Amino acid sequence: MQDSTKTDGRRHRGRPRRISPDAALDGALDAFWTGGYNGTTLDDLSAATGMNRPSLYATFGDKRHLYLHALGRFGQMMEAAVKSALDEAPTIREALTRFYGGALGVYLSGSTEARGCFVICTATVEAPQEPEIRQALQTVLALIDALLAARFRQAVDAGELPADTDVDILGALAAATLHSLAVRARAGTPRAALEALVTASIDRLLHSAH
Amino acid sequence: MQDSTKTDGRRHRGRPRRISPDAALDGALDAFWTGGYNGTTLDDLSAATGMNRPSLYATFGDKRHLYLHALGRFGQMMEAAVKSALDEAPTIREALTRFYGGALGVYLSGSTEARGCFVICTATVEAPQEPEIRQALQTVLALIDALLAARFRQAVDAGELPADTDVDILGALAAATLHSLAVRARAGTPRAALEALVTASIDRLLHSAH
DNA sequence: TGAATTCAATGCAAGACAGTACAAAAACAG
DNA sequence: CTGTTTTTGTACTGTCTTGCATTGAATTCA
Repeated sequence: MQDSTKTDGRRHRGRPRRISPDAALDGALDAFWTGGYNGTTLDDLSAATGMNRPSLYATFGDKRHLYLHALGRFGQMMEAAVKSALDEAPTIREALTRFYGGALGVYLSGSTEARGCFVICTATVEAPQEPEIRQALQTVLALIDALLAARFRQAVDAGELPADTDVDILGALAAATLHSLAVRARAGTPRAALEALVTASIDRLLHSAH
Repeated sequence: MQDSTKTDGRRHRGRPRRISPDAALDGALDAFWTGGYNGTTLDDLSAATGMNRPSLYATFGDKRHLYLHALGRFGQMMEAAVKSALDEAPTIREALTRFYGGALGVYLSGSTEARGCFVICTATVEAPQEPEIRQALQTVLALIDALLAARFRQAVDAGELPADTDVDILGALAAATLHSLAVRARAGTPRAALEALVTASIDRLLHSAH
């Protein structure tokens, strides 16, 4: 990270930035989200961020690095949202309900009506030819699995699930439904159908619950 | 379709094609599969198909139409493979095992080591901005759901599953695992982990089976 | 006020890309 | 052998895209 990404209150010397790097990154994330990596031009990014191209280069590096920054930012936001959804719920069922509900809120809103998941729907294309992007994708997938597995572990400890439950595989299964929601949302599947899938998925995951 | 795509034995008038449109389409599908729509140039396509650009235009139209043709071809091949996997198995468990096994065979082989699913991993990116591609994606997803639901219906009729089983939602759940496999394979997840997910998914789907 | 520092904005150069024009080649028909 | 038809192959054009150079603007420090 550079000095230029500092957000503390310290005064800087020269001309002040017109927009903060964080705000610009949000805009770039949004643009990449709808257009994908190759489908988003630097002009698009310049318009979405409010920065002109030289400022983008000075702040984030080239287009590839800007996309990687966006991936990182998405990962952070996703982790925070998932943690709060999972941890603040009293029961495992409620936790999963909030988890999927939050995901649908993200997948079905935004500049375009149906956007799906940023990382699942845009990083997958570049994965074969861009090792760094593939690695970031793998990291995000593993993070979701791990967060879900940890919550299932918590439910086992609380006596909500049988003691011999394989929480890792249960986490992967719960994530599978999320992946499907991500793809289907972007394909334009209506909300009601997605919610039906969520309900059924939770029932299947917890069929052995008390 | 044009006359030029005919594959019957009738003699044509002018200079014969160096390679058949079908073979060219296979090559284009492979190229798009690894590079995505925007990441694959006409030079790539020309190399992958063996046709030079003017022949590609004369045969398939512009790049977008060539991609749509590739989507259609993938859909046909997928439908045939899924039908044979599901229909030729005596039990629903065996049917699902062959279904996922066939999918993994496709997802983990090819010019690149881990390619995932063509339609899930490349059509999703273009979906928001290309209605025709989004529609094709939706069609393929619905087809998978329907084929699985039909096989579950068959299992219900055979007494393998309870009579009150919601075969549509069960089909959607089974498809969700497939979508996850498609994404994870492209992210580089090793085969063993994917097979574990398959096994667990089948067990969950059939937990109420006899 | 003046020097130093940092950012903004216009614009440019090199290359990639999609799509096409045109002529040569390879078959058939008479 | 000559003309017709269809495809091939080369080369071209205009446009888009990336990345950067350069100049001007806004702010802080002395």
